[in-house]
Amino acid sequence: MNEQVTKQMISQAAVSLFNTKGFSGTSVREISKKANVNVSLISYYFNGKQGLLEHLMESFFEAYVRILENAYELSETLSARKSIQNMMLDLLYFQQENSRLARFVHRETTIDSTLTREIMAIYLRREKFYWQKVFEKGFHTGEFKKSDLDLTIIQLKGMLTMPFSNPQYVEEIFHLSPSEPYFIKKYSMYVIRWLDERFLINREQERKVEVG
Amino acid sequence: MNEQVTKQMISQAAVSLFNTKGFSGTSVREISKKANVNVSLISYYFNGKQGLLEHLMESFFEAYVRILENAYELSETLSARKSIQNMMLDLLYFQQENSRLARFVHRETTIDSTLTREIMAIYLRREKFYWQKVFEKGFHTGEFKKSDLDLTIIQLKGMLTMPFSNPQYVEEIFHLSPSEPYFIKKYSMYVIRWLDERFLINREQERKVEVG
Amino acid sequence: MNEQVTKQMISQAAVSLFNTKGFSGTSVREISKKANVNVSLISYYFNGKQGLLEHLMESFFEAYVRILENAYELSETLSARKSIQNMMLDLLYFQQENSRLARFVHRETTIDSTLTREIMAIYLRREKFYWQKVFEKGFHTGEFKKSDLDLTIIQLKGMLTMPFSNPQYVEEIFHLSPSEPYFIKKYSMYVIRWLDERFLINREQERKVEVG
Amino acid sequence: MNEQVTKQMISQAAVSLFNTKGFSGTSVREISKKANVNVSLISYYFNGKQGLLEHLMESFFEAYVRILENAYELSETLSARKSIQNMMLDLLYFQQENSRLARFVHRETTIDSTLTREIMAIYLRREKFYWQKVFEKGFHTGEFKKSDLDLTIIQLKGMLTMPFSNPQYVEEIFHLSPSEPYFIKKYSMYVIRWLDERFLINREQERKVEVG
DNA sequence: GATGAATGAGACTTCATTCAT
DNA sequence: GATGAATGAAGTCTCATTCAT
Repeated sequence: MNEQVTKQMISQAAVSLFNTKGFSGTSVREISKKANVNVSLISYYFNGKQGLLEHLMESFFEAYVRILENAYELSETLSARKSIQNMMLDLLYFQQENSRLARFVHRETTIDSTLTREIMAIYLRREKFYWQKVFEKGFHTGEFKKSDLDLTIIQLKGMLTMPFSNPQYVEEIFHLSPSEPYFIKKYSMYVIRWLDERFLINREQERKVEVG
Repeated sequence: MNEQVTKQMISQAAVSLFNTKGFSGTSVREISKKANVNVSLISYYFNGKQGLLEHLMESFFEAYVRILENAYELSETLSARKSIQNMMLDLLYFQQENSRLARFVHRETTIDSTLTREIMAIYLRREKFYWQKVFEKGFHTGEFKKSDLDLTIIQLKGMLTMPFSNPQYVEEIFHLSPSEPYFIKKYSMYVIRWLDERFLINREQERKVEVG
Repeated sequence: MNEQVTKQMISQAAVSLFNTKGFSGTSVREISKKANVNVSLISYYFNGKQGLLEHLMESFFEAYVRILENAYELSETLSARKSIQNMMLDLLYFQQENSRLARFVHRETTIDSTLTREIMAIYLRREKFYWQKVFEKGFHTGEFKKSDLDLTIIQLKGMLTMPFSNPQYVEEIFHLSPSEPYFIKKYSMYVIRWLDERFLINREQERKVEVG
Repeated sequence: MNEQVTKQMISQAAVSLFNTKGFSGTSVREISKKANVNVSLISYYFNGKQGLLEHLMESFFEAYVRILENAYELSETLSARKSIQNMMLDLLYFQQENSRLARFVHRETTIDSTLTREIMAIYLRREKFYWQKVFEKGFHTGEFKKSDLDLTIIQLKGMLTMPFSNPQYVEEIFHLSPSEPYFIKKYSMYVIRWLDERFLINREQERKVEVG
């Protein structure tokens, strides 16, 4: 079997099981069984179970931050509002497509381990950087009214995370599963409205522009 | 040693370790060592490690829901806005006082296990019930403008959870640890402002009343 | 609670559980629970679990041998045939009345332990002694024809033991449970017939005597 | 080391220890030590201690019933008497060769567990089937006189089991160990004589035929 | 490159017994 | 006499990893 294919199958099986049973609650044997692959290959390819964990988390955050990066690079010709909407939408779609990985990663980030601290230091700082940049651009151009940015970012981050870390909760209350395509349509509209209420200086005007 | 004291010490040690290393990542031996107690007593008092987990989670949610319940019962003579503020504040303080347990419980709720599903079915439905009641009272009296309630509850829940499930993240961005006393003062003001923007019909008037 | 009553209840519970799950397979906690008695009392009254075992086995064999003894003492005025019948019947009834203890004891005797060897040395030699005595009386008086006595005793012992050590097997084949009253009636007739075929010199004559 | 060899060594050590100390009274550590094998391999190969028990019991009864089966298949050209003798002799030799396993299995069959009930349902019914068939053939051909078959089977079963379940007892009384080669020669002659007394219509005639 | 038997550590739990009350 | 909390040893099993093939 191809090396890349084997690694892929291990990753997929691992994500699925970590999502359901947690990292420590999953054994490499289970993973290898689900991946239809010899147990030893996990040590061989990923340098042990811990290595597999690191690989998965880094993959996730690498892609996560790249999405922000890409959206940010395209933001020069756009309004701050539109940029933020793009970043947010891209992240929602990305997490929906990788929902099991996302759930697992968000849970793991919650643990106070060395790995988590490294992840925080590397990726979450960069995440904050991009959000801050686009918001500040909005402030600078007069598009946004000044406001408490830090707390807003926290709130925004919560909104981007919650549906994927607690899909059961959202489903229970909202009667719509975060993994269904329609979910993001409705959810993102809500988030955008919240952002508009929170930041737009001339809300009426902006709405017209948007509709027009 | 007193039985209650022993159980208390086991619980405390467990919370501390589960918080740091996760449930499966913690061994009963570590717990017993930290609690300065014989290993067997964990099985003896809590019916095994799993029993200890269930005990902790149920304790947390029992108290969590009771707080909502109490605040709700006192809400008859209050405005909807004031009721919501009380519920929110009480929950923030409760979680701050039990921050390690809160973090652990929020993480565990993220796993798709039988226990989690039972918790969701029992406690989170009741939580939603109380939020809904007070918001609906606000709608009914004309205090609040009608709005998408489900998504608001999700957003509110996210705001009440995030600082305690991801304290590192919040600290990194906000430069204020959720466990510090001052945190809740500042954080709750932000949440209240958001709720007011979101729901109050006559914001100016209400502010005056509050100040007066 | 009376001391004798307590010991009785512990013994009964122990017999019941040992019968079902074996000695090593039963914990003192189970016994104490079933006997509705504090765990410590088992150590207190019987000097530990092992002491309880010894007590039960010795009780059984003490009574078992006493039955043979009593029947033997009454045998002076009886024919050898009648004596053997009495001994056999008394043992069958005794084991039926103490069927759970009997089953357990027969199983335990099968293990090659110090206790078992002691039991063998003390009680089973005495058992053999009584059988031998009455059979030899039959030989001596000319009532019985000479035959291979040792193997007969083994066969007889097997017949006296089998229904109580393997009640399920007997029930499966014979469609009559060894614990039902009717069982011994039918079973003893079979054993007597076998013994008569095996030993009686003038079978017809003896039968008449019996009936008359 | 070869897988088959490893399993063999575990089985042998287990049989030896179970025989001496009983199933529950033996720890897997002891087994692994005696087998000179890592403890984990017991779970690895036999799916735990319970699995090892089931494997041993099934192996025994599988072979036990196959012996009856084989002898039964060869019985078409033989007299019923000769067939029964063959079956009996084969079983005696089989148990002598596997005396420790036999003792342990007979003891375990005495416990009222799920496993025992399954064994009874599967194997002991088949055993009875074969005995019944050959006896009924004897009745049908007029070779045997009619008699109470069920109780005879119980008695026969007792005779085939007793020397191996209670070797100490037999040795004590008979002064000949069931494991010595000479034992079966003498014991089987006794059993055959008993069967002949019990069933043969024309004993003298048959004896001549046999000798001739 | 791939296998799977084997390892040894460590997991959780249960056990019989003790001892202060 | 009776209790039950506490103990420490020992039980079985699972784990991630290694290594000879």
